[in-house]
Order: sequence, then structure tokens, then C-alpha cells
Amino acid sequence: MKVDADHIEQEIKRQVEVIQRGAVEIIPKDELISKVRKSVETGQPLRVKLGLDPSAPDIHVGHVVVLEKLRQLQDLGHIVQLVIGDFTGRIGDPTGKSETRKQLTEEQVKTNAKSYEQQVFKVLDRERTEIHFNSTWLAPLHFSDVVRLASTLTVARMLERDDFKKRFTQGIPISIHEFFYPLMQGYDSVALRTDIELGGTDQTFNLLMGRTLQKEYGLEPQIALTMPIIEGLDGVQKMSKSLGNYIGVNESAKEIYGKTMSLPDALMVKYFDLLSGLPTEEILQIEQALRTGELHPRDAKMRLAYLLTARFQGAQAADEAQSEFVRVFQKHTLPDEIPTFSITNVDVSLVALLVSAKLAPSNSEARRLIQGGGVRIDGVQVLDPQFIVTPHADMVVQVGKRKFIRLIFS
RNA sequence: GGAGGGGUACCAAAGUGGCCAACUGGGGCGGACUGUAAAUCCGUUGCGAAAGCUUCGUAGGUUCGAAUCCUACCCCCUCCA
Repeated sequence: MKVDADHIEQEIKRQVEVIQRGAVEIIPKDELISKVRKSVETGQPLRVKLGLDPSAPDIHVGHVVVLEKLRQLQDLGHIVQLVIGDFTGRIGDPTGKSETRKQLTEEQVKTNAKSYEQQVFKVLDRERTEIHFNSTWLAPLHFSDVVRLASTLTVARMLERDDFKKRFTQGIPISIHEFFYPLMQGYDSVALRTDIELGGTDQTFNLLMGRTLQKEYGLEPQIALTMPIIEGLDGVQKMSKSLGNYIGVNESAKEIYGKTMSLPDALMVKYFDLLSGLPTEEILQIEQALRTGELHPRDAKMRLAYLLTARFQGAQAADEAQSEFVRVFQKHTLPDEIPTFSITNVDVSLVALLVSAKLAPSNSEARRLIQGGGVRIDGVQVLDPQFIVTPHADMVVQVGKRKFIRLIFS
């Protein structure tokens, strides 16, 4: 009897430790412990929610930080609830700070959901994942329900949220309906009886909203678990699609490898921590070796790039990407595979060729590239914007460091 | 409902009748240096081979000539109610 009790205590401790690792905040921690306890004692898995924006089905490694944690929870026996915010998406967001969010049709939502599944299961366990669409419970709500929902919050409370506060004080518009997004997300947790909700630290407010609303509806409040936001390729701003500083899990092995290599050194350890999947001790070793100069930062980064590539595109693709990288960027030889571009065997201006091969967006841009020394033919820099190309088969045209085409005759 | 301020390129921000395809900074792109890192330096950043053409919230108007002046409209912000 006593042995059993010890065992349970141990298991609780183990689970809480795993859940805690790498997390920024767990609000509140003692409730997490009691939820885990209940789950261990009853054998009832916890329901762990993650909301997804239906309009942007490209998962990047910033999301993976959170997915990774979800996976760990699954491995502890818990259940993941993926909520696709199709209702939110269908309303659209006319004031989205980056760009007007388009309203999505049902068709698009479906396609995007498929795409999510394909990507998300590179990390998550399909067997322990439920997929929900929040229109299921949000669409049938009456206006009176909505008002009731809204009445639980005050404007002052809403303005506690960082970006609202910032925009408010800076005089940047906030539409009333934006206040509903946190409410909707919180209501998802009510509908699904969520035990733990995950998100980046920028989601803290929304995650807490779930707690507030659950209490309001007489449910046990969820735990908010936040994970660090990872900086993108520029090393400064958070990784996001709209900033174009991301590494997507669906990108080609070459891209993933190359983009990882272009990360600022300062970010390496963080990436190792949150994304490599290596055991903590090993990461500490790498960190140490980097500090003492024992390990060349380039080699550490190559290791990281390899691990990430292998994770999303498989070991074989990672091998290829790595040798390709060495060949093209370290030895400056031609890449293994160069996209071909077929032309007829007549002289063309280099400018026209660059544009038709999509190596440059416009003639003017093409000319600038040439004058700026960014264009090579068969490895030889061409500086004359009037240059006329007399093509031969297998001629290689290069723009910048990474864009190549090989000519073939049609 | 009233009063005032404002909308300029990817972003921020100058420009208030010709010298403006539009200062400057950021970002992007290209080059040099490297480890496709960072930092630094250089070039470039509407289209067009060029003449030139289309751009400064939208639509009209005044003028030899407008981002700049006028009219209407749309949008944003602040204060008051």
C-alpha cells in the first residue's frame, strides 16, 4: 500500500518536471500539480489545448517549440486538443496589424486543416490528438450569449493585454471586435473542458481568459502554460511568417539546412534548447565547448542544422542537404541539382534572360543586379547590363549566392 | 453631435507650386570580408534600353507646371459632448 503511494508521488513529480522543463510560466503551478495528481490517481488523461489560426497553415519552428511540449505531454499519456479557429477565421480581421485578414471559405478552412495535420504530425502523436473546429460551438451562440460572455470582462481588463495597451496609448486603432478574439479563444476552453492550454508568452492574456471564463461557467479553471517565443532568422524579431524570418517545417531540406546556417550565432543555444530534441546534458556540453572555443561555432551550427533538417525531412534528406551545403557554400562549387530553364538557341539579352527565368522580377532590377556584380555566367561575373548571351547547352547562370539555373534548349 | 490634427514608396518619416521618382533612417537585395553568422564597409531599392511613363488616401478642378492650392468623398487620431 505504502509502496503504491510512493510510486504515485514519484510519477507526479516526474510528470510535473517534464511539463515544467523549458516553460516560461505555469499559471498557477500548484493547480497543475493537483491536476496531475488527479490524473495519475484516476488514470484519466488531461486535456491539453492548442489553438491554431486557420488562415496561416504554414507551421514554422517557432510553433514547434509549443508542439514539442505538447508531444511531451502526450508521451506522459495526456490528450491534445487542437482547435482550428475556423470561426474566427471566417469573421476575418479587418484590423490585423500586419495585413487585412481575409475571410476564409469553408473550403479553404478544410484545405488548411488538412495541411495542418500533415505538418503537425511531424511532431505530435496522431493517436493522442483530437482535432476540433471552434465554429462547432461558437456559431450556434445567440447574441444574448455573446453579451453575457462579454459582460464578464471590463475594458480596463482588456487593456491589460500588452498589445492592446500599447496600441491604445500610441493611438493605434483597436476595433471593438478584437476584444472578442480572446473571449472566443477562452470560450473554446469552456466548450472543451480544457485542463491545460499552451501558447507562446505572447498568448498569456488569452490563456488566462480561458481560466476566467471557465470559472464563470462553473468549471475547473485551466492551467496556462507558456513557452518562449523564438527569434527568427534576423535574430531580433520573433519568428513569423509575415516577417519572412522563419524556417518552415514543410520547406525543402536544403532550405531548412541553409536557413539554420544563416542564424546568428547568439541564437544557437536557444535553438538547441528548444528544438534539437537532444538531452539537456548534451546541450550543456555543446554550450560549454562553444564557450571554451573547443567547438567551432560553425560546426555546432551544422549539427543544429542537421538535426532540424533530419527531424522534418528525414535523415537521408539531411545528409544530402549537408553535403550540398558544403559543396556550394564552403567549397563554392556548383550545387548538385540546378533547376533547368529551357530556351531556344538564339542570342538573348542577359536582362531578358534573367527576367524570363524569374531570377529577377523586372528588367530594371535585372540591370541593377548585373551592375551590382551579382550575376555570373559559367562562374564569370558579367558587369555589362547590355550583355547579349549566346547560349550553349548546360550554361549556368547565377544570381547572388544561391540562385542558379542551367540552360537547356527546347 | 462639436472642435482640432493627420493619410507620402515595404515600414518609419521629410517635403507645403517648378531644383521631387520624391531628403533621411530601418528593412530588402547585390558586392567586399567571413563560417551563406554577427559586426563593418560599398552599391542599390517604381517601370522602361532610352526618350519618357505611371506614383504621394480617392475622384474631380485651378495652373504653363501640383505630393504641395481648391472642391467633394473615404479613412485614422485627439479633445469635448
